[in-house]
Amino acid sequence: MFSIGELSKRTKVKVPTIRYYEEMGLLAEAERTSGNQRRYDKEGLERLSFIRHARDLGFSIEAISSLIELQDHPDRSCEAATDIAVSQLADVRAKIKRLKLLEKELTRISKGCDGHGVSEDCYVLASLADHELCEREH
Amino acid sequence: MFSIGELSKRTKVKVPTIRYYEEMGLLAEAERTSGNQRRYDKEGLERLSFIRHARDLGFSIEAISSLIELQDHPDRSCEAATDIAVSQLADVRAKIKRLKLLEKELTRISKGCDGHGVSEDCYVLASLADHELCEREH
DNA sequence: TCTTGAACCTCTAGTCACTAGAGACATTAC
DNA sequence: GTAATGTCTCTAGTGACTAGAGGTTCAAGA
Repeated sequence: MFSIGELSKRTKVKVPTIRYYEEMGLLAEAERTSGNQRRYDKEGLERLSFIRHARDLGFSIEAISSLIELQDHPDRSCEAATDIAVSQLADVRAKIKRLKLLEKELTRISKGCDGHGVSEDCYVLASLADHELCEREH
Repeated sequence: MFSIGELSKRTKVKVPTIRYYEEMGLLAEAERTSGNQRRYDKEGLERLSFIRHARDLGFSIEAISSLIELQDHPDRSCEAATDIAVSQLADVRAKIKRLKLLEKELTRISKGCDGHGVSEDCYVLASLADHELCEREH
């Protein structure tokens, strides 16, 4: 049994974040010492590692909730789990697509001005003021 | 002179968002009718278009504030403007990089399970539980 | 056993860039 | 004149935390 600070060190999840996850129902309410401090065991560690890994991969708290539901019922179909992963993947791909468009536009805009002039003539400012100067939609 | 609703239509920025920008100091306080409703002119329209375009490109409210500062002082050096654009670009590139790593990992994870089994054997859940199963850092 | 200092507790509020809703007032079209 | 639509301010909610206040508990050393 170890404290929340120890759990934090082992998982690299900050202490207030652990408490937050508990409040959100991702972590079961921890056992307490007589002095009301939380104590964790291996199971708590594993569950928090799961949560952290999923968060690192960009899954929302809500999605993780569903995944944990499934984890707790080993007999259920895992269709929902793959659905969640696939939709997260689609999400990531959509974000990449959009960011690539932004990257192109920002590259173009940044190159348009060397920063040595005055703001009246600045291509960066002109580009922002006038969407027509953009080469494509973003 | 036109109303906030009209401005909203022309710029595709929602009415509460316009009010929010005013509160944040991005838009000057609008003139009012005798009945206290906001009225805008061409200048207001142009400034809001600028803001919207910059937001679309992912600039923060704070960054836009600085850009507007510069716009209002045409004689100043535009170095700060290019700095902001370049740093925004770096930000976008960093995000793309990270998302690409996530994409790879999620693709691998998603492919590992067809969704037809039970959750106990699900590779998606196993992958999330054990970072060691990942091929690279993300 | 006592003391000290670090770690822990709960609670509230702040972050960012909005969005939603309530309840009241203004404008516009007919 | 009336009815419908638009606008006003204000408060609270979103997601996923983070920061801080003010108080309590724990573990280690004297």
